[in-house]
Order: sequence, then C-alpha cells, then structure tokens
Amino acid sequence: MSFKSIQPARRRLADEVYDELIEAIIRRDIGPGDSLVQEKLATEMQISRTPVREALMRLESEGVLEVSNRGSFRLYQMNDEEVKELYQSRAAVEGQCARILAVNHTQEDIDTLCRVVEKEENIPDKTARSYFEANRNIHMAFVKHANNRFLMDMFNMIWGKALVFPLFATIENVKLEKSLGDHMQLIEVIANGDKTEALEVFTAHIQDGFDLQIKGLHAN
Amino acid sequence: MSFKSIQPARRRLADEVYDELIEAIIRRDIGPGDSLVQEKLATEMQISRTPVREALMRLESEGVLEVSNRGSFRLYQMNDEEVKELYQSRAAVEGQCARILAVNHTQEDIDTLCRVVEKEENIPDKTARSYFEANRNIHMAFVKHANNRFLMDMFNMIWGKALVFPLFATIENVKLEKSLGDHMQLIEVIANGDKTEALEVFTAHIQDGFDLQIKGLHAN
DNA sequence: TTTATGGATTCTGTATACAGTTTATAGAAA
DNA sequence: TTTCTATAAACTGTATACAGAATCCATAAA
Repeated sequence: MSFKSIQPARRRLADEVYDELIEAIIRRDIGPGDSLVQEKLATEMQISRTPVREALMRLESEGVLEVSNRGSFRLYQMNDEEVKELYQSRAAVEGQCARILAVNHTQEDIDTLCRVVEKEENIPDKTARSYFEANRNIHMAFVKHANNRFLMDMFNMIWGKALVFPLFATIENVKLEKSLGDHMQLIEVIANGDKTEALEVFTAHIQDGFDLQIKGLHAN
Repeated sequence: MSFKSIQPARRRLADEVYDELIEAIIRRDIGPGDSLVQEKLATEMQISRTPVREALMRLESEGVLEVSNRGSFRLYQMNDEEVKELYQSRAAVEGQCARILAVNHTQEDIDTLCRVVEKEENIPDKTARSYFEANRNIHMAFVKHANNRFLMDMFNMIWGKALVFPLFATIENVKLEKSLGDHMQLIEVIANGDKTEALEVFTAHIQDGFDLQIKGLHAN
C-alpha cells in the first residue's frame, strides 16, 4: 500500500520567491512604479536570477505584474472600470458557490460557517489590512464549503489580483464594520435553500463591497 | 504623442513552446501517461531547456499538467467529480455573462451574436474537434460581449483545462448536432432582458452539455 | 524465491555565462 | 537651444554547466 505524498509537489525556490513577492506587495514594500529588476531581487535574496525570473513570470501570467521598461516588471495598476469588472467576476464565482450551497448543504456546514464568521468578525485591530483578511477568510469559507476546486482557484486568482490596487490605503477612511457585519445574512439565505435568492443576496453583498471600494478610492 | 505598442509584451520562446504543447495535446500527440521530459522536448524543438521548463511550469500552474516521476510532468487526468466541478465553474462564468448581457446589450450585440451562431453552427466536418471548436467559439462570443477581462480570463482557463481530458474521443458517439442547435435560444433570453431568467437558461444549457459529456465518457 | 543494498542512471533545480535589445547619455550638427 | 546620432549602460532571454534528488537495476543476503 502507498500513501499519497503530503506535499503534492516538490517545493521549488521559485515558490518561495513568489510568496515573498506577494508579501512584499501587501506590506507595500513594492509600490506602483517600482521596477522589479531580476538581478537586484536575486542578490537581495542571495539566490540566482533563475527562480526569481520564474516567480516574476508567474505573477505576470496571473495579472499581478506587467511588463515595463526593458522588459522588466512592475505592478499592474487597475482603473475604475477594471475594479468594477473584478467585482463582477467575484459575483460570478461566489454567486455560484451560493447556489451550490443553497441546494446542497448540511447543518454542519451552516454551523461551521457561523463559527468562522463569529471568529473573523472579531478583528484584533481596526487596520485596513485586518479588515481585508477577515473579509477574505469569511468569503473563502463559503467557497471552500462549495467543494469545487475550480471555483476555489478562481477565488484565489481574484483575491490575488485584489492586492494589486491600493486597497489598504484607500479604504482606510470608510466604515469597515458596517460591511463586516453583513455576513450572517449570507448564511441565512443559504440555510433557506432557495438558490436563486441566494445568488441575488450574495451579488448584492459584493456590490456593496464594490461601492465601499470606489468611495475609498475617490476619497483621496 | 505615442501609441501603445500593438504587441503588448515581447514574445518569448517560452510562449511558443506553450502554444506548441497545447497544440500537441489537442492533436493527441501527447497522451495521458506520457512523461514530458525537458531535455527531450528541448532537443526536439532545437532549443535549450530553459524556455521549455518555463512553459511546462506555466501549464502546471494552470492545472493542465501535474508533477510525475522524478519531478517531470504529465497530463492531469480529471475524474467524473472534477468534470462536474468544471462544468459548475463554466456555469458561474457564463451565467454571470448572461446576467450582464441581459441588462446591458445593444441591438448590435444581438445581431453580432446571431451571425456568430449561424456561422459556427455550419461545421465543415462532423468530427468531435470541429464540434468542440464551434461550440467554444459560440460561447466565447457571449463572454467577449460581456466586456469583462476577468471573466474572459476565467473562460480561457476553463476551456484550456477542458482539452486535457479525453474530450474528443469520448464524445464522438453522441449526438452533437442537438446541443449545437440550442444556441439561438440563449440569444433570445438575453434580448428578453430578464437577468435571472438568462442565468437559469445558460446554466441549464451548460448542464445539458455536461450530461452529453458524461454519456460520452461512459460510452466506452 | 524474496528482500535488502549500493551504485549507475536519469532528470530536475539552480547558478552562471553570454548574446541581444532597449534605454540613457553625451557630443555633434542644425 | 534643439535635434539627431553614436556609444555606453542596463537588463533581459537563452544556453549551458553542474550538483543533487529520485528511480532503477544488478547483485548479495536471507
């Protein structure tokens, strides 16, 4: 008999670099306009250019980076129209998850989701980053319970891109608690079992998030 | 004044390899079980391992390939459950496009879509590949008209994965014309303007496609 | 005959070298 | 001063070299 290996694939240096770059973007160590030069990053991390290059190309294919000067990379900057499109695609993924969950859920699913929401809504500090992560964790819980690998992948793609545009800084001046308090109603509509209603409620909730986002973007 | 360059990014050798590999998968030159060895592919294409490696890693991150022996790659094989999940994610993306189009379309959109459907439903030969491409082109037209970069990206991701599992061979023994004839009704429901109805009709259509797929998979 | 064990083989991951391309710079021409 | 041009600098893209990990195979031990 044989077990499947726990680590599905060998961990490559490129994966470390990938994670590190994303962390740096969230920390705002990498800002818009910064040119990401392979050689520089490589010497900073004390490795060769090869894995750095691989990580950069992956981030490009995911839409986080774009080609700039001399073929090197910089952060991709979204405009308002693209932010709208991003939220529409969120509604596509999470709305479908709501439909699936409405039709197909156990009492245990509901209980788990309740616990997640209760835990996450208790954010430690009122920074935009805490809000962002609590919100993401809650929404991720819904997607996870829908049990669909591809919807999960898409969710991660979308929330990966989200960190690109100046989310943290811009949203700081907006009432965050309001939006965070709305999540229980999402669980209720799922428990209710009407898939069409579930989709509409999720879509409306995401639309609210979009409105907040835009308000934040235009506040400065 | 300055124009944006037409080719958005420099074309890299890795991109060529990527395209070539996908073509090889569609042609069934690369089959399930085949081990894709970097050195072998590189010498065949008369280039070095570097760009080959980059293309393989990209296909892995997209879920087309998975790691096999000694860390090299092979085709990822979906099981029935995953095929179901794939179709659910199609419904998420294309259902949302239908909602967008129902609310927001011009007469010109409708006319263009009609032309596309008429043109594509006239497939030259009755091979599974022709059917696959006609069907994809029709559905792609809807997504394009929804004017959303991210939904378009997701559509491509999904249909990229679709070529992985034995779609062509398995579906050959199923009535293809039936499904291909249903597309006009999709345009009608959009023209009708009810977004909820539009989503339901699209979802049902995709569900039909799934049923055909499963029938084909189990016919041999 | 089956089960270990050591070593050859195969193939990847990472580093490095080098060529080619794009941008910046400085000096000449207008 | 402005505009062009040639040269240098900055980086990338691709090839190659090499170390190390996983697998296979042959041989020896049980």
